[in-house]
Amino acid sequence: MVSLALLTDQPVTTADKTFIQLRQDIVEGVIRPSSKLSETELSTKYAVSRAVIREAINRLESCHLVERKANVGARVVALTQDGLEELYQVREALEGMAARLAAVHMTDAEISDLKSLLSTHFETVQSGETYYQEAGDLDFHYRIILGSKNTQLISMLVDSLYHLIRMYRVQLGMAGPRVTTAFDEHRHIVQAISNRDAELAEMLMRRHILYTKQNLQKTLLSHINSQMRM
Amino acid sequence: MVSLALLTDQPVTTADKTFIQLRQDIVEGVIRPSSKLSETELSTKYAVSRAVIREAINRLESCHLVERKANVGARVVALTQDGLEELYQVREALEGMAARLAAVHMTDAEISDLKSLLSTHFETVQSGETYYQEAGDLDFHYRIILGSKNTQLISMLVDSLYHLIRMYRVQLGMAGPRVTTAFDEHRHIVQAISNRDAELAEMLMRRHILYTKQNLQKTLLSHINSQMRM
DNA sequence: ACCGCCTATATTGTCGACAATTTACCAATA
DNA sequence: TATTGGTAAATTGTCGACAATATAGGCGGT
Repeated sequence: MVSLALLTDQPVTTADKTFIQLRQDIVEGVIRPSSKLSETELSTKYAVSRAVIREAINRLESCHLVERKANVGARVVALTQDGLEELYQVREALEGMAARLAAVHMTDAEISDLKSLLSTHFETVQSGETYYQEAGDLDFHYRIILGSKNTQLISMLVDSLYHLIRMYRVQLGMAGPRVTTAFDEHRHIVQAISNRDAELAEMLMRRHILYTKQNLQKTLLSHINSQMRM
Repeated sequence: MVSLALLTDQPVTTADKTFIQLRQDIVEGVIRPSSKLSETELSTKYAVSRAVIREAINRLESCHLVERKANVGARVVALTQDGLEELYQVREALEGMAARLAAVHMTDAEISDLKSLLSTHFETVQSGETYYQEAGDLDFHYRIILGSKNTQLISMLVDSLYHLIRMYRVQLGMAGPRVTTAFDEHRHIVQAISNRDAELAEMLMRRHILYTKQNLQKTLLSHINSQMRM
């Protein structure tokens, strides 16, 4: 199976590595939401100069993972219901569009690959591993996004939106009962793309993401409630 | 009339100013498309340190105005037909969505302001000033974008997409005969928003942007042709 | 006791110098 | 002549130090 390394061209400079490391730590919650990012502290912790930390933080700001104020500093974004709602509204529109374009622009070979990826997932699901959700689901969505062949769209989804999406998913501990039903949704989307039915592909993708949003919203709600009790 | 200063919170650091200056020079073509950005050269030209130039270039990369390669440097993006097509496909989807959300979320006061802005434009058009296109049109679109009340969407359109859109428009010397018909389109969009007809608002906005794209594509084509002859 | 001001501290912003990498040029050889 | 190898120049990447700004704490006044 082709890994995600196709997308993230490997880092060359130390600023690249630091950025990727920081990004991972934020997405996985090692660096907590809403916490402050001290440049000096991070530079000692990651054993690099403040200049590379600054560049890394700048890039984190581009993915909407941190917010910055001049002469004050940067904070990790908070995970809120409003934020989730806004994020998924945009995701639905953009990824729906990606599915529509993919139905037109993906090559037969790419569609064939997508189908075999789906079979792999099917076996994974049957064997009962929840591993599916994290890597497998992303791989599926990435292929359709890339299949749109629109670089602006790809950049927006992959560079600006998806890291934040992953942050919500990872920190809310997504595993849950949605796995099998999500698999069926994926299957129908691939079928629509294979039939070159652009309109249907968009509609199914939008609905799929809508379901995902509702699932996340419920989880976030109970997440916040459990925090309130403590 | 409220100016665009509402959006672009004024710069505080020299990096802010340098970024805005560079951005303007790129959008207006003072720095040519596809030209290389030498850090040392720019630092002497704008009389600032290389560090602030680097930060400015990083931000320019975030707006998709320059492309960067590690250990090589940054180049201003090229203006191509494919790029225009991709850009406007995304713009149509996002700004259509903005119009739909604006029909739901704009306050009556904001809609009232929008209507009065439209009357101002009407007078401007009647007096025969082509000034309308550049500032006035942007103001109109910005208000609807902000009216969506979705910060992710606003950020994507304002920070990531619009500078590139302006670059195409400015450098293709948009003035043209589309002014009056565009005004009518604006009027209908406002009417739909005022009626809280979200579906119609989206449809009209998408069509409006589609027309704009076709207009730009024609201009770009003749633009490229005239360059070929030289 | 509370409010405002002022100083001290910590943090971010900016700078110039050095290191690492790429690019251009030139020479040597097949 | 084309190609390959190496060296030199130029450019980007990284660093530590200094300047400017914001924050926190204490002091004095009311």
